[in-house]
Amino acid sequence: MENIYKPLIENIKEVVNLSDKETSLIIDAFHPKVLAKKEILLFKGDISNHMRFISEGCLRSYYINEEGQEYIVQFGIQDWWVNDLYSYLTNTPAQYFIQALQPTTVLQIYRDKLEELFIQAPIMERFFRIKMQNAYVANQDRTLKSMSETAESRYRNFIKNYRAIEQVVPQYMVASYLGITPEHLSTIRKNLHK
Amino acid sequence: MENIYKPLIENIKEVVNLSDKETSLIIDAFHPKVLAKKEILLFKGDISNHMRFISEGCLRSYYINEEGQEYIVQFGIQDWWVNDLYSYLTNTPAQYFIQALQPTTVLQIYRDKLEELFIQAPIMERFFRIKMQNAYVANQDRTLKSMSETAESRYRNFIKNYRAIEQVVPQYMVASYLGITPEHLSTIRKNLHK
DNA sequence: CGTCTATTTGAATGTACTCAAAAGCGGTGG
DNA sequence: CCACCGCTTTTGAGTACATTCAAATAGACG
Repeated sequence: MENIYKPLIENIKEVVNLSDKETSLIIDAFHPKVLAKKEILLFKGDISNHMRFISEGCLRSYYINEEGQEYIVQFGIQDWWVNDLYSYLTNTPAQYFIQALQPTTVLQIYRDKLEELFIQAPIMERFFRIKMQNAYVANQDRTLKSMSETAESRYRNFIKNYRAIEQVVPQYMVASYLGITPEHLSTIRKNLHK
Repeated sequence: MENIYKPLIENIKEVVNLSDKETSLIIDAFHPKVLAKKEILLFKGDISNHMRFISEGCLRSYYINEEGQEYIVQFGIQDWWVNDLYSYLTNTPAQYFIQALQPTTVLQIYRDKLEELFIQAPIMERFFRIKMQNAYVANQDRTLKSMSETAESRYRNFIKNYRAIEQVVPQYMVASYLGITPEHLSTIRKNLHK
């Protein structure tokens, strides 16, 4: 197995069992794409035609509203799946950008190829269902907390749960992810240090 | 087909094709449960052992934090799937309550039975994957908007998208769903009427 | 070293909250 | 049929949390 596929296969095997046959089908179906820092993987308006797994590096997906303000939807580091799912699933123009924050390698599978894979290796249908469920739960939790907790509390949770991310992304992006201004995050940090 | 199953079968057929065989397998697997107004379907701390489809009526799922404050996670009316997914998926105690806001009929399938159904009718695996994906996207959108939009804008969207719900649930619950106080929602409404 | 970008600081403002009280509304019993 | 009770919604005053804007400081990188 090529080394670059190791995180992907391990990520899938955490959820479902894979035969050697299925493993090699998967490896054949996913293709690597290397991104430079700041390179944009998906533009708003393009149709997202791939499911994407981060083999190495760091990405963000973000949204720009009518007034030009950026909102970070999701960060992703090694072992995360990142996509504009709505675009992927409905074949419509993406709402979000996806950009590399570090030199990054993703493994991508084209939509039609994935549908094929679901037939050849039906266990993958199960894998993606479970992944979706977990993502959904995590996101619901985020919604709840974004409404019920103060910014300080959300920041505390962020550094507790995503230390690896906090260490590689600039602070103003963390602020954007938390839904607050960089200035406010700065004062929160000042208060925490006391 | 018993009439009560009609919304369920139609809901599934919107997403995947069903043979007569599969249809009858589904009907055999789901069981109705009738709830009185205010009756609680799932208690925090219990394990959610069923997937649930609302055949008729209205439910809410809500969360109570350490300080005793209630936060509404989701409303559901006819044709909606409602659950504490984390509990269901991981066999752990529920974080949320689920309660009937109206006399309600749900169709439930027990976890083991659903796993069986996935084997007998694999198309259902696909159905739930797609449902999860859509739910995920809707929820991500909600997170984004709860952070990027003012309460007034969120309320406007709520009445635009969920008029049917707004008309049957008390206003203070809408406030809870939007993450604001009932008093604040009241003043927002006053301003809108001008 | 200089330039560009990110972070911090502070003042003024705005959005939403808390608390308290009044008004509205629906159902029930006399 | 009306009066009362309990619950929901409205109103208002004072407060807290977070934002905007402006400017100063700190860091990264060529």
